[in-house]
Amino acid sequence: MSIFKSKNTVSSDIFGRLLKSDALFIDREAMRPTYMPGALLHRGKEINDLASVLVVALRGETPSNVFIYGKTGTGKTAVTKFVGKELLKKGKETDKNINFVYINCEIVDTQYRLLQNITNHFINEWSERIPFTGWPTDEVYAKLKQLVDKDGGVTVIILDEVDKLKGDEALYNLSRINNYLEKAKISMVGISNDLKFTEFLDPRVKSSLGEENMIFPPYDAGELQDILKQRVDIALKPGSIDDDVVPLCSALAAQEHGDARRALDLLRISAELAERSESPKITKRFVRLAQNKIEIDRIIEVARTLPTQSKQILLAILLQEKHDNKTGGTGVITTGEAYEIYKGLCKKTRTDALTQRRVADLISELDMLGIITARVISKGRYGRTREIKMSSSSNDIMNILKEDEVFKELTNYKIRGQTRLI
DNA sequence: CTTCCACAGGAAGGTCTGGCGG
DNA sequence: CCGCCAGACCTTCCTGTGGAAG
Repeated sequence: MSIFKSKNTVSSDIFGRLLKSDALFIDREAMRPTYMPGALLHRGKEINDLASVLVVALRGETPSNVFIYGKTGTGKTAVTKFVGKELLKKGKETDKNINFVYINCEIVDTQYRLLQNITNHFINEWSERIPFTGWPTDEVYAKLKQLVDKDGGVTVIILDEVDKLKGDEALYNLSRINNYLEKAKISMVGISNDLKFTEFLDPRVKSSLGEENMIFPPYDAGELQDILKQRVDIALKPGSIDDDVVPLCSALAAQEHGDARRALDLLRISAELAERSESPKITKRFVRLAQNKIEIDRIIEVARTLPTQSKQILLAILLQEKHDNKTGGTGVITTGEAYEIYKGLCKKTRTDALTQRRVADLISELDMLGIITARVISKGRYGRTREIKMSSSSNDIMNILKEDEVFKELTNYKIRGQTRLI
């Protein structure tokens, strides 16, 4: 008790103050990507197409299997979940036995776990559920058949991110399950953002999964605007956003690939940044900041997961930049220079140095990831090389690199005779 | 104009890991 | 369990090249 009693009451009502600053939001959840709005805008055709395939379920027949393809943020998951919800609702109204199973194959990625998940959908008693491991796969399969048939209804299984599923055995078995069922019917909806995915499938699975194919086109800037406006009305208090913010977010996301998730992220982070700086309004300035923040977060994440050798090369480039900042240098470095510094680092950390050829390839990789910019230039008589510089946020990346075990004992390093502290 | 630097970047082959069918 | 093969990761060796210097 006593430890919570502070001697000098520094600040009495910190949360009160922070709460009061919540002047922008009404319903924060509406800006999250998982939020399901009441109406899905600009996907009327897609909803209709999918519904017209699945509608036969309401007549007790087996719907065709569907394969849905579309880039990220084109509403694939939202549309399928929405149609599924409506299907269940109609099923209840008309007293038809319909099951709707949604599975994300990125999380449930093996045949066993897939079967386990689907089967458990038909088991209400917790104690009777299929365990995570232990049963032979075909026993789970048999149990599924038995339960589904007992249930006797039409089951629609959604396999989101179906390309993440390891092996196509699971798909093959599932696609054949109808042959072994007495009364019940099963159909599948596969969702993927990888169009090439089906090329690698067993042709039998391919033809059965792709009885119907649907392609979700990206949203254009205007459509994204409508989607954002819809969320803004729910999420934000009136007058807390400038008129040009939504068009800007939409335009930026449309430039990418018409990714609605991206547009929403941009808007949400803009709002959060505005809130944090206690601004009464979300303005274009915050969108720019949000865009920057998203990019930096991405780069930091990439840097963190880089292989050690790439980190070491990155560190070499960073050290040169830091050195240049002190001495007023250009901050750019050639492949050869970077390689020399890198070799020195390798000696210090007692790791084997790669060849320059390999390092050059890794540098192009870092360039493609957007961590550095490297362009080929010719210095005439003095050769042809790549000019490398950090693209941004060197300090953040430096901090990430410091976390790595390999650099722990590396506290200083000499660059051209000068000791550089890391 | 030619020369020539300091690499770029292609080709081919080696090594190692991990999955897969028998 | 073993052999096989694909693919990631590297090395070695190589030819090609933009443009300042001569």
